[in-house]
Parts: sequence; structure tokens; C-alpha cells
Amino acid sequence: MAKEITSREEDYSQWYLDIVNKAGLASNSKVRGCMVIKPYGFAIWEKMRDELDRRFKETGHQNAYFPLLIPKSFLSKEEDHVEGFAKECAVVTHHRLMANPNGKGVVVDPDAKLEEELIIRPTSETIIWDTYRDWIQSYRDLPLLVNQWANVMRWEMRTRAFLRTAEFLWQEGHTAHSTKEEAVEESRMILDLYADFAETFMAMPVYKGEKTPHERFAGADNTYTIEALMQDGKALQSGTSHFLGQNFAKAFDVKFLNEKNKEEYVWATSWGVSTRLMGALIMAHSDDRGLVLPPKLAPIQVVIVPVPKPNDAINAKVDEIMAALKAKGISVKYDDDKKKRPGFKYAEYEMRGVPVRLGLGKRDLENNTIEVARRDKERDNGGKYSIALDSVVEHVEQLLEDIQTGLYQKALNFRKEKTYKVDTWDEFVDVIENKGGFAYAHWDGTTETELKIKELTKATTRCIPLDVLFGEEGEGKCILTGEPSAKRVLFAKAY
RNA sequence: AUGGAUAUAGUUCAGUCAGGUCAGAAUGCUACAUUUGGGAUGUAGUGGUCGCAGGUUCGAAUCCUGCUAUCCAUACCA
Repeated sequence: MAKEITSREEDYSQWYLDIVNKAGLASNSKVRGCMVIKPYGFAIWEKMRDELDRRFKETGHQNAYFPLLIPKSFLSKEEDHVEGFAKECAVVTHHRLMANPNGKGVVVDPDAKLEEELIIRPTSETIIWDTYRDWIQSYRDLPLLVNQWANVMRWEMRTRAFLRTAEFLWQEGHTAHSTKEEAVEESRMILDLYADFAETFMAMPVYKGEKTPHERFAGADNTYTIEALMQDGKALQSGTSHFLGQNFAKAFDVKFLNEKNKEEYVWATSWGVSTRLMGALIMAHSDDRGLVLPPKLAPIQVVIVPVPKPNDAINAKVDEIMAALKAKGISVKYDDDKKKRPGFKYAEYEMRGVPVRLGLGKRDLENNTIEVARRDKERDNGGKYSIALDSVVEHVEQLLEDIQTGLYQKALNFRKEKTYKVDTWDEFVDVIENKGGFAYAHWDGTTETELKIKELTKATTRCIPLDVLFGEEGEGKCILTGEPSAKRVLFAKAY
């Protein structure tokens, strides 16, 4: 792990930001709370996006695109929804600038005031459901399974690169169904899709669960979530899938005629993951040398460094190796920059999280060997070794798989260590304040207690897990109030 | 929004209290030379209306006023 848990959160904050900067993932924008995603960071996001998109399509969804701007009145149609998002909306009020009559620069033209202000979407439920009203008339139009890749904006008070930015990229799925059961099933199916993606692609274990009423999405009847654990012991909500009931259908008057020629409101879901997954990726795997990427997400899986400098003999051999690796579908880069020394390149690619590095020099050519360095291990601890040159392709192919599963296993072990079954308030406080991680504890089910616990410890309910965590399920007493509790829930400090 | 802090080179920052060789360092970038199996060294160069607008003064990065933006704490969240 990158660092032992300390009480000094700033250290982690700095560590995280260093990786974001030095690995070339993103930089601050001049606009408050916004971020520039650099090409390398975006390449990783594209890998995530493409894989998710493939999975959405595989499960019958289609992509569409809805407007960035939403009439203000739309937002007031669903009560809970407006309450949830009103505080953080950017608002467009004018449509024109003019030269400043009093001097230099430009000012907003007061004559160009919009009749109705427009909201920059914080999420698209409202405009989509306003559109769905026209798209849905009959049960034959259902289910409607649409996803959108878009940017959204939420004027957050405190921002942090990838984890909470004012503008962020995401996908939002919005589906309409003829029955409640089908809608619930859809939201559960997406939850499983997200969890599988996180675990098999990002090598990041997640807890699947249900949110408590207080932590629910604004306007949802139920919210499912995947919760990941970061190396500093804080939880990160990495994706959510909501069963919206008929709330939006009623608010936007979306009805359909069923097979019995009877009018009904449709049932809805919405679900999304965002560039926050990039933050999760960084916080979950990185170490003090920089980013660590699971091979499936790495834009460059293998980098070859000539030692100390490229020459004809090395180049010729590298060409052979690259062709063979590419034939296996492995993305490989040859860094034949003559001006940089090998040590510089090693540090650079480690910072960028490239899973496998191959070093080829004169000595190797004489001995018919090649040097292999794997990013997930320390140099002096099995992370760097030589193999026979002939075996390089199959070795690398196997190694990439090993790294992928190894990273997952490592993260899983860490989470196991940091998930505590807790029965007393003292233990609870100890976990939250000293040990870090999840406290799996009984809770009386009231929002009041939830808020009290948050006030006392800053820990929030992360989810009511769908799976049984410690091989036993049973009633107990609330950690704080001692009232009876039917089920344990996961608590943690969260981003 | 409230409380605290900050704004100087592409980046990280010193200089502000005590106005006057104060336009600085490191790093980056460019060139050349020597190097080259884990972030090389030397030399030369490049780079800033000191956040913006006023004011005080012979003179302002430095003092005063106003504005703007950012960061930390509290509320919110994918």
C-alpha cells in the first residue's frame, strides 16, 4: 500500500494530487472547480468508456444525446429532485455580450435577458422525461433503454480533481418500463454490471448495496450503489443505479396504454458512473512511485526501453518483439528517445503506471536475455528480473494477466483487513477515527440516528449490503441507540 | 454564504512585517560539451505588466482602499 493510515489527511491529499499531475492525467482549469483532462488521462477514461459502452449495448441499451441546457421550470416538476439539485445549479440568464460602454472589455447585454432562465444540466432526468412523454404511448414502446454520454455540471462547494469537480463526464442511463418488477430488475442488473466492471476491469473490489432513505438519489424510490475502499481508509461511492418508481413519470405525465387498453404511468430507472472512476482508480492502486494501472485499462501495456540508447541491433530486435506482442493484442510502445537516459524513462513510465517494462541492451543481446520489470512489485522484491529472450511474448502475456488478478487480490485483501464487524460504540469510533475502513454495524434504521452518527464521527452509512459479509445474519442492537436492528449496514468516512 | 489563508516565471515557491541593486531560487524549456545498465554534470541561454483597478509617495511586488479568483474548515455530491 502506498502509505500507512495516518491521521494526516493532507498527506494523502498531496499524494493524490501529485499523481494526478505528474502522471499527466489532469491539471487545474482556470474555471473554478473545473479540470483539464490531459491526453493520457483521457486515454484511460476512453478505455473505461468503451468497455462500459460495449456492456450497455450488449444488454440492449442504445445511446442518445439530450440538450445541455434545461429550462428552469423543468426542474421544479419533481419535488425531491429540485430540492436535491437546486443548490448547485449553474444558471444561464442572458444570450449576448456587448462592448463595455464605460471602457475596455465586455459586459453582459442587459437587453439580452432570457425570458426563462436555463439550467446547465446537473443530471438529465428532467429533460429526458419531458422528452419521453412524446416517445412513449403504448406498451409496445417499452422498455425504452437509453444511455447518454455527456458532461454535467454541479456547482460543488469543495472540489477535488476527478473525485468531485464542478463539471464532469459521465454516462447516464434512463430507462422506462411497463412494470415495477421489470424496472427494479433493470436497476439491479445495471448494479451488477457496474460491480463486475469495477472488479474485473479496474481490479477494484466493491460492495454492492442499497442506500438508506437519507442517502438516496433525489427523486428515487431506491438507490443501489457500489462502494469502493480507497487506500487511505475512506469509502468512495463509485456508481449508482436508481429505481425511480413512477415519480418522474407522474411529474412529467408519461403514461402508456397497456395490453388491456388501460392507461398507466411508466416505471423508471436511472444510473450512472462518471470520471470519478478515474479518481477511484488512482486512490485504489497507486503507490509512492506513482500511478499503477491494471493492464486492462492501461493505454500502454508494455513499454520497451533500449539500454542505454537505441542502436541498430537493439532496434531490430525490438521490432521483432513489438510485432509479436501486437499480434497478441498487446499495446506496446518503444521509447527510442536518444536524449533521455534509461533511469529517467524508468521513473517516468512508473509514474504513468505502465504495467510492464522491458529493457533491452547490449548485454542482453549477448546473453540472449531481456529484462522485465513489473509495475505492481518493488524493484528489489521480485519486480525486476531477466528472462530468456525467446520466451518474452508468452511471458508478457501471462504477466499482464497476473498483474490484473494480483492487483484485484491485493485490493481485496486490503478491504478484508479494513472491514470490521463492530458491536459497540467504542469499537465503532475506533474503526472510524483510528483504523479507517468500513464498520459493519447494527443501526436502528432511523435517519435521526444516521445524522447523529455523522455528526459525532463524520461517518455515513455507505450501504445496506446485498451480500452477507461475515457469514452470519441476525438481529442486533443499534450501535448508538441500542434500539433493535434487523440488519447490519456499512459505515465509513467517504469522499 | 460564514470564518481563516493565499495570489510573484510553464510549475513549486522566496522576497511584503521595517517602500529604494528586488525581478529572485529551484525545477522546466533551448543550445553545446562531457556522460550513459535506475531520474547525469558543466557552461550559456529562455522565461514574469509581481491577480485586477484605484490611491499614498521623489520612488510600490512591498503601505492604503475596492474588486476578482483560488485554497482550507462547515453544508452538498457521480
